[in-house]
Amino acid sequence: MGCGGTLQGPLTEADRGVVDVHERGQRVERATIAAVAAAAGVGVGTVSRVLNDSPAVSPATRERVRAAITALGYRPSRLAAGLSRGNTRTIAILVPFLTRPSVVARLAGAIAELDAAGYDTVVCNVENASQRDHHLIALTERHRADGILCISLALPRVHLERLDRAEVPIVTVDTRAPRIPSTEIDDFAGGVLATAHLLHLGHQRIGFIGDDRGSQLGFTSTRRRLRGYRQALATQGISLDPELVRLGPHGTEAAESQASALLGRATSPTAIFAASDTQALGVLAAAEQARRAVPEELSVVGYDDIEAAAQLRLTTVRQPLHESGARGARRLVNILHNQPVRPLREILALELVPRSSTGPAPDRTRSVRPTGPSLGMTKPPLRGHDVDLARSGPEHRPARNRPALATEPALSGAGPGAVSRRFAPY
Amino acid sequence: MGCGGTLQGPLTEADRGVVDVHERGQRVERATIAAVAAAAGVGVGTVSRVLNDSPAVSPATRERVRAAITALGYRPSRLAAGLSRGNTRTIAILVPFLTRPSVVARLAGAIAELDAAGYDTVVCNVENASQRDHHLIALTERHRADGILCISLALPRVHLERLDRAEVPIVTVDTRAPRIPSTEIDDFAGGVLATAHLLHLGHQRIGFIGDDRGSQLGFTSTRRRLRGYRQALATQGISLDPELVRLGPHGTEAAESQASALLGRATSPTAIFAASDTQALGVLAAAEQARRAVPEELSVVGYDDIEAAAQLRLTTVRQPLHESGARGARRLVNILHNQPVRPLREILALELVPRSSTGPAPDRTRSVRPTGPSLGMTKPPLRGHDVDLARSGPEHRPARNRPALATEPALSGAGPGAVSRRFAPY
DNA sequence: CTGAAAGCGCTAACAA
DNA sequence: TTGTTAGCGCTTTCAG
Repeated sequence: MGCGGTLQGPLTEADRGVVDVHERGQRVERATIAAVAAAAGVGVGTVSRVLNDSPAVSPATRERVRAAITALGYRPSRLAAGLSRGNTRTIAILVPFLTRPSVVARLAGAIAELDAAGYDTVVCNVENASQRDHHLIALTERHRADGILCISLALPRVHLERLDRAEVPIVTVDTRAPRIPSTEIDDFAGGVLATAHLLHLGHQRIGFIGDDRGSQLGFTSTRRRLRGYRQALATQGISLDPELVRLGPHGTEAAESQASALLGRATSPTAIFAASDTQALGVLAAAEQARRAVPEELSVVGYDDIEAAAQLRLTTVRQPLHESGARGARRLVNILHNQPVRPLREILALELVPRSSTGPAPDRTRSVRPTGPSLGMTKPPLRGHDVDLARSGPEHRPARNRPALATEPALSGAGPGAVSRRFAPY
Repeated sequence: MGCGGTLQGPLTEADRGVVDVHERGQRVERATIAAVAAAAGVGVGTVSRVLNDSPAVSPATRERVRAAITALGYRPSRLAAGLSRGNTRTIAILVPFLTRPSVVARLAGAIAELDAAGYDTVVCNVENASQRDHHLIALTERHRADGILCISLALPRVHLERLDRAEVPIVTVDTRAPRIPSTEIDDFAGGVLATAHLLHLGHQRIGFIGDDRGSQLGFTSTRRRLRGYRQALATQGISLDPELVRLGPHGTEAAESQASALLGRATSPTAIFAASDTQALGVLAAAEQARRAVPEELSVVGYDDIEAAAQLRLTTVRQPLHESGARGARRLVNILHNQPVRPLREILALELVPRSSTGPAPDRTRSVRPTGPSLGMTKPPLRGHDVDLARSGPEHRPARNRPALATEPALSGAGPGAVSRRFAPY
């Protein structure tokens, strides 16, 4: 109002400090910084200073500007500010399989950290290689984000080169690439930790179930955990039986069938180390199906310590999921602030969380299972279920009502997978 | 190179078509559209057309421009384009408790849809009222996103007014607000569905466990499900026993203690309807702890059909989580494209998924539990566990090794909650 | 402490 | 089909 009196030529809308916008079909006008400046009787520079909390504004002026802002319902444009500033204050997070518990946990950690640092977070979900390529290309071909946080996703050389060429700062979490800062988990140590736990309990035949490396997105953590497993066995002078190692697709169901195969062997393992809790759940299901008491007849160790692990009292290797995301995000922010990130690779610690799914190896000299805390047990059996078995003896085990399984009514919407998902707390 | 020959005055960097940027501490120059135009010997308009796939460019020119783009490693600025265009092509998603399985499922659906529509998605996680306010204020005070998708979060009047004033398009999913388009789930019908299922099985005393409405973020779905539960009971002429309804904080553990309280009562329910699968897990845990066989002695119905539900063979009300997010996102996109969104409220259908956690009500005229598919069972008991119990009779149930619970060794990292989380598949 | 003015890099309208 | 030009709304010198 009343501004622009000295301008020549016809007043454009911009001169009036408003801009037309089409939204929801109605024509609305949005105030600009110029309108605020005019309304407050100051220059745009001053308004900008107020907006950015610059101390170099007198309280009186600041107040006047603030009043004008509310009066006009002015909303500064992030885009314009960014363009002027030269950055977006946005970072992109690349996650594989967003819905996996371990992934969301890291994501949540990263978002929290970035939010605190004043960054917007755009989430790119990747479920296959072509989605990965799509996002990586989009992120490098156009300038959308100030940096990228890549979670649990292997970065093929081509993309590394793209990233390099585009000079987009990137940090990885739970995965690594040459010359790229990363926040990692010592999966090798985790593999050792889990396996050593089982060895301590006297297990000699220990199975391993993990992700297939052939998976499109090539997760590498399984490999490292497997290496730790091998190492631990070697330390005890146990030679690795390749038959005991089963790699397949991720997921509870796949792990279940892997485990079933393992348990069906003549010399089946007395313990299984699953490379993730999700897969450990499948192992428990298989044990249930094979009527192996856990931990009396089969010990199970998982990895991650997702919520379900605690609920199912699964012994597992806990990794700091939320924290890993947060740390990775922090490193990226530091890079953007030109602060040093050292060391290049930050390795987070792991912790074994012993719960009730692991116990001493069954005493193979007797055919009767232990009924109490003998054999130096560190964790007595807790289950009513177990008690029943102990009382009634081994001959109790053969499934008397197996036929019921076959005659299970078709469950609406449960599909063919239903029958194989047989473990439950009841 | 070689451009600007007709310009007057000293060449600025902009004239040269490059801009300085400070990244990772090194000084880099980024090509601009002007540089590309010069290199290709065309005008910026043409480059812009190529960038936006305008058909009005001759193949030859297009090729020359493309070549220049790669040669210069040019990356168009999303910010500048957006500023010029007048929109951000970004939408913000507000989610409560990002890590909850039902929430991520919706989020994933929304992100997929938005990605397909060419929108970036910034995720705002909300864990308490002040975070909610923080994000809602930030989203309205500055122009950051073209629209907001609000998932499962109640919008207080103040915020609705802000939103209105700022004229930010918003769509809600799994929650509703006056005059705001929403994609909803018919939770009332879901409540009826679950309860009717139990009534059909002959249950008369049916407990209800759900979120406390007093929760800071005021989720409303529990209330609606509860209303459905009441309605179903009323239809059967069963008067509601308020003692059977327990509302508390969300989460497996809280639900477990609620359920324990229910099961500890003299006249305890024969079935429990939990307002979410997460809470149903707690009910199962409580049943395990109370040594009630599921479903013989206690039937349990959940809600959502998250992955764990299938794994634990939990009977539940399935809602289209992923789809709800996608549909909500689509509606928002339609609004932004000035397409009509009708009806204002879109209601998605539910489906009961019967699994093994529900069965016929125990026959109260006898003290012996059914041992087979009698009483018109639709789902015979499947558990070896159950078989054991059936064979050994009721006197078998008193926990013989309860003391073991008390003497459970302190588990590293398991904390005080460990003892109460006692259900497991083994 | 404040104002003026020069960009930031792109899109779109207009003219050719 | 193509080039030119006028903004988009803000930040940031640089004077004063």
